[in-house]
Amino acid sequence: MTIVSGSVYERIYAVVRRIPRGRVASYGQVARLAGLPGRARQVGYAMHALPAGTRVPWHRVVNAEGQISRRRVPGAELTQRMLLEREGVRFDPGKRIPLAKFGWKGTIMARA
DNA sequence: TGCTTGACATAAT
DNA sequence: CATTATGCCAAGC
Repeated sequence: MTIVSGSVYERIYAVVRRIPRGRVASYGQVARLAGLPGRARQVGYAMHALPAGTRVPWHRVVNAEGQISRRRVPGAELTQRMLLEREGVRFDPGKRIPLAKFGWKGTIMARA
């Protein structure tokens, strides 16, 4: 039997939900915090599978360079950027986010 | 049932 | 810095 509980995506969503407002996390980091090291692609896939009106702050998830990943739907990147700016996240010239400042310090934490 | 695609990451060249 | 190659795994066809 499987060791995990629930689905893999649920874990990913749980981690994404923990991202504080005004902070961003990379796909790889989310995957790692979700206990799925190296499975960053699944994180992206999970985001894509998110239903409309979800409470998961998917917009706080960016790639390792702090840039918004290219999506299938053009213009959607701007939406994500708008949501982030609305939370106080600033973009550097080149559309990059200084992870040194806005990068979420996601600790795996031994569940306090 | 098996191959292809994909909101990625990291290393090598 | 750009491009290529490889690993990873779920969903779609």
